[in-house]
Amino acid sequence: MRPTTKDLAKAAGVSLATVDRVLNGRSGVRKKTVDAVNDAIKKIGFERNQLAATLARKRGYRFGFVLPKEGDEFLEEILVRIREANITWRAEMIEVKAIRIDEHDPHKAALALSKVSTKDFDGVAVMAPETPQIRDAIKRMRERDIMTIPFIANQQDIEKDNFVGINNRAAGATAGRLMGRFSCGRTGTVAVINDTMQSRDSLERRLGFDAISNQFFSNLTILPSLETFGDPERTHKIIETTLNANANLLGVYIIGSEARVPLEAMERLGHDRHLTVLAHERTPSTTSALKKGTLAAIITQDTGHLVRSAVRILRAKCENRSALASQERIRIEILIAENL
Amino acid sequence: MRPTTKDLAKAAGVSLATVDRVLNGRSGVRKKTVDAVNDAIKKIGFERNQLAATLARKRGYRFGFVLPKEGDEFLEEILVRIREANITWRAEMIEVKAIRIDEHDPHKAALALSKVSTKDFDGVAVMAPETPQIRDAIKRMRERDIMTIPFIANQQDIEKDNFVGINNRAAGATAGRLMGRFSCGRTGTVAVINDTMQSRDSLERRLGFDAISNQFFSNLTILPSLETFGDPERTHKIIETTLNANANLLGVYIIGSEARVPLEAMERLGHDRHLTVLAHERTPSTTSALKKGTLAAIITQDTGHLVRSAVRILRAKCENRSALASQERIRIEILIAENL
DNA sequence: CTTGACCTGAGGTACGTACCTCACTAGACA
DNA sequence: TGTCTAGTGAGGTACGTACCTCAGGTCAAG
Repeated sequence: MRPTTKDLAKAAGVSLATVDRVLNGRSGVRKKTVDAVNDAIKKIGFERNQLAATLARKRGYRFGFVLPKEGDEFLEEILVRIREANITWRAEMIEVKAIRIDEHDPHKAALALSKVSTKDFDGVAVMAPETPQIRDAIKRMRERDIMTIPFIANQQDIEKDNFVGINNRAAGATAGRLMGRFSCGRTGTVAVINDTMQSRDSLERRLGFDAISNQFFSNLTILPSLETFGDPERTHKIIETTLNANANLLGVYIIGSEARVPLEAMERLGHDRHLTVLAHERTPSTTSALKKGTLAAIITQDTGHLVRSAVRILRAKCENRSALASQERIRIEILIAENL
Repeated sequence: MRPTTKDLAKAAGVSLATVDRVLNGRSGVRKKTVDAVNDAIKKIGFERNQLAATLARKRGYRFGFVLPKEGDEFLEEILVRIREANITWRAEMIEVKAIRIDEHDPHKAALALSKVSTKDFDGVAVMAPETPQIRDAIKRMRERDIMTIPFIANQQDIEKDNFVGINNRAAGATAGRLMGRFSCGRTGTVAVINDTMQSRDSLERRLGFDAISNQFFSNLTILPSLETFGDPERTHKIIETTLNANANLLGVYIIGSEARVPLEAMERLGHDRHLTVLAHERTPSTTSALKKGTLAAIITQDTGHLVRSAVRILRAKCENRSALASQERIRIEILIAENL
């Protein structure tokens, strides 16, 4: 049988009350006694029964997902997974909620984060650009004892091991390799399209893409990144211009996570050019483009896994445990029509 | 607040004891009363608190993984994940264990399965070839009230929706598409290597591979499958023969899940032929071959996900719930050096 | 020596469910 | 009329932990 708090009390030579004080970090215990209890924990291999603990606490955990206010299909995917997570963990008394922030207005965003209170949330996963205001807001949330982890978008200064998301340099490199192999040694240019190159994630993908191209595929010339700023009209225009200006265009790499608009433009303007088009994230648009053949491949991460992983890590942090690393590594997936 | 059994008793106009009898399927309750309780469950939206339930039961669940006695790296991967699963779910009182069977001796295997008792296991995930003896043994386990699901290797007749594993036809098709794209339109032959073509999974992969090749890549001629029967010497010999007999060999598709020996042979005998080699399952051998460039890509399934999914489904079945389908779909993953 | 701050123990209740015993009732049957 | 039985209710204990109160103890400062 697994040792209980009672066994622990006996082993440490203290009362149940003291065990409780130590386990839950309450004050009023001499350092010496704390050590004695901790030694006993190791000695008898005590492990808190989380079932009983959460039952006794009369409430489970509430976690928030800080997400941008604006978004298209990829964001919707995440919202769906958050709804699913509520079903998955209802029996374990875990509730999950989205918190939307205006990512283009760092002040408003920071303000929204400052309103997140211990009363409402035990922890939050933050998907937000890396600005000083956000960084500060995160720091202050932690001071309020709210567990905080970066989500999908990395925040440089935060402990790296808790980041839930992919290595974007590797994701870009993966795209680079696929572009190279699919171009079959032909000589030509490749266009790179993105919402904005301001974000760290985009930069890293571009870096990874360029590194592989330069090293292995000298037949390809990668053009400077084109920024759409999320504007459909502008997107069409720059794609049209690029197609006209590059007769020897072989491929297009859509860096951002919202590929719908660029893909629509590609289907309208470039369907007769037999281009190798690569995009990120599995969404209705990318999926259908893959089936139609507009897209050669999708580089994606599993949104369900992302959300569940964040929840597991937040819970582990709340319970002062460490999560199982191998379960939480988010994989960079390659999708083609056959393995959709 | 969530309704409890007490609320349910009040709503149904019965006592707690009766509610307990109905919820846990005990005898001695009139049909009319059972219906009344079930109606009340729906009406007030009662949902059993699993935390409290497992705590009160004084024991969690014990699940078994029926695996072949013999195996190489892929099997070892699964064993590692089973060990990890024990860590993941220790707090929820779930124990997982491997049960090894001799898959080449259907009688012994069936005998081993017949020894699995309700005392030791609440449910098992079975990875075994589809023979009449095994099918029978599984049927009898179910009669003994042990939850049983097919694992990795599908069993045709068992309810399909509980199968934990990938669609092998799609996996073969994925390999076919990659082989086609990587061959860049060159004309030549492709060899297919496998332990044995006896298993349904191998056949399905081959079918998927052929379908894509025939439809889209008429430049490729797919050779008949070569069977190694797990014998290293034989493997070397048939690979050597194939290499010598096919001057225009473009690629090799290793169908089986244990690719170590064929890969070693390829590295020894075919490293100067610039072949496109594809294999299944992420293992130390395939990973290192991918890094070295011997392999063009790996088509794999996440073993951790497989094991966890099986556990979640078994638990759901024990608790008379349905698992969340979207979480349990095992993905066919493509690995190249960049997204390892 | 007294005071007060700090530490510790004893004992309780509660969480929501499982599982047990016992008593009671209504109706069937002899 | 009495006996039997299936169905039901009342009440309890237990699981392992959290959280509460209160009583008593130690020890240093005054």
